[in-house]
Amino acid sequence: MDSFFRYDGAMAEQTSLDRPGPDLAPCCAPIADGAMSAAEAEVLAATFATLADPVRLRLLSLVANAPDGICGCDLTGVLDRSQPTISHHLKSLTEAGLLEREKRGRWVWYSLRPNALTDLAGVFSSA
Amino acid sequence: MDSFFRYDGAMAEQTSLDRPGPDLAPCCAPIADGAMSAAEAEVLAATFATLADPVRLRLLSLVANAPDGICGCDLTGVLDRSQPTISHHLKSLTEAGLLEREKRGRWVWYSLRPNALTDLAGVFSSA
DNA sequence: TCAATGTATCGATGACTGTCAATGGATTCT
DNA sequence: AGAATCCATTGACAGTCATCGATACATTGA
Repeated sequence: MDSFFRYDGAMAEQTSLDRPGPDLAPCCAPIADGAMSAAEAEVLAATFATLADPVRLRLLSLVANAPDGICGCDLTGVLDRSQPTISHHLKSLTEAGLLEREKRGRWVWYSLRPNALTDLAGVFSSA
Repeated sequence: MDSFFRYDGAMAEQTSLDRPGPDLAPCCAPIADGAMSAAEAEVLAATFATLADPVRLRLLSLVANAPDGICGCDLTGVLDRSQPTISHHLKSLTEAGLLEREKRGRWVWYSLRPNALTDLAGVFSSA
């Protein structure tokens, strides 16, 4: 799962040999670069829904500011939310392709997915 | 309503003579540019919540691709939603500072707020 | 083996929101 | 004035989601 955020026409043509999942659907031409299709809008909206929560945004920010990643144990307890809630949000961020997850013994290490932020920035900059 | 995306401390001090709404609060340093405060996260999350709907995204896209703005009457009927629903979404986009609204006789003209997209892009690009 | 610790899942609940039909207000044209 | 058109508001409803306590799973260390 590496190519989060790539446009492939109208969900079309070239078979997805390089695209592991079905979740990497038509996405994401710049907003100001032609009218958006319904399918494109669905995918983008789902991504923004992930960002539309203050706790998730702060978690993303905390991970993004930890160059070598950060232990999940350092993320529970700092945002005034229960451990299940933090775990739930980290799962959302990971499934949205924003974070990467690595299990290390008893701990889980989170890091920013390499192109996550720049891909998102591209949605707002005209081609 | 011009200063969408401006940081004003902790939502504070200066009374809102120039700010019709409470929605233009502390915002928006790049995500990867230091840990995000709770107040900042609230504002950013509200903005992303506005973007987290497929119909609103397509409306935004339609307006963004109309350099001279577009009549509201040209936005109802193209997205398979009722007129009240479209009106409701356009209000959300406007109150979020993404669109500008101008009444022209019987019609309402919508246009992209000048720096809306670039301001959003800035959230994802490191300083 | 047993205790301790980090993490995930489950079930429930309160709050929010996208949607529509119905209606009302405002403007233009005849 | 009256009809027609564009737009906003209201009220209601169904679906979604953030949250928590309780609990289960996995790993490490004694």
